[in-house]
Amino acid sequence: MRISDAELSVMEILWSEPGLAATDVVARIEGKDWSDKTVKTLLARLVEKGALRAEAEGRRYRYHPLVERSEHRKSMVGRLADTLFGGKAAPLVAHLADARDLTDEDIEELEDLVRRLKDDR
Amino acid sequence: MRISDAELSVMEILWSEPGLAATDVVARIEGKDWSDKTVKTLLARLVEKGALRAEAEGRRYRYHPLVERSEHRKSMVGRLADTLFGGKAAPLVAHLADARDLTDEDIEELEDLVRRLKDDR
DNA sequence: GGCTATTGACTACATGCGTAGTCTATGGTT
DNA sequence: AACCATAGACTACGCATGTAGTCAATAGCC
Repeated sequence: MRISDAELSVMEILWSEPGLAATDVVARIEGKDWSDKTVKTLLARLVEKGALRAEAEGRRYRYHPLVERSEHRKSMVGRLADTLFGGKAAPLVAHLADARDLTDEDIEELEDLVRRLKDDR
Repeated sequence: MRISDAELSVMEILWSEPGLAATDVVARIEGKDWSDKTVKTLLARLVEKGALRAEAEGRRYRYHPLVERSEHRKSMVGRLADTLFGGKAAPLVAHLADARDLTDEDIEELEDLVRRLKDDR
């Protein structure tokens, strides 16, 4: 299952506020100049794909994510690692460092993370 | 400019051996059960997109990458960081750790990398 | 009770992508 | 010289995606 870029904007909204109706989702879209029809189409497609569940309430639906944000992120990152870096983590991170200048804070977080990874074994 | 999954397979071959002709690229494709036509189409599209340069040689072409592998990787990683993690590195890496069980070696490389990032400032 | 606004259902349509087929010219072989 | 294999050019076609329009039912207001 595959969530497209446009669909992702919708998912993000529902991940942070599950159970919204279509109109509410439309109202919360930012940055995109989308017609409500567009958002409805995206919702419909996401339901079709099994990424959302549409809970009927009167003459409308409330939408709930069926895939977790974290799962989705994980699978995206994993896919990228596989297609571009033969599944190896370090080169990916190296390119990341190159792509987005890391702040001191980022680096500290990375340090912590690596420490935890080590301890965790 | 956007390199698709199928196109990437072709790019990888030309990144490792720039200057190949179509037939050679076809010969080097692994894992995909593609007709030579398919590969030719991909080559043509990549030239159109400006990802490859086609150098005429007699009645055929030799293909050379115009985008660097490293640049491409960087932009892909950057895009992922942006779309999924608000540009933040650490959560991306955390999900990576979760998605692909890191080997001891991976973790060591990460350690080195972080050390270098720190020193580098 | 009738009209209107709203909701979902269905349809649309261009572009990109994965995958390939046909057509044409031409270089090499006999 | 005739022929065949091959290279590239152009065409095809179904599915996903981004983006939206039309239609029909219905809930609520006057």
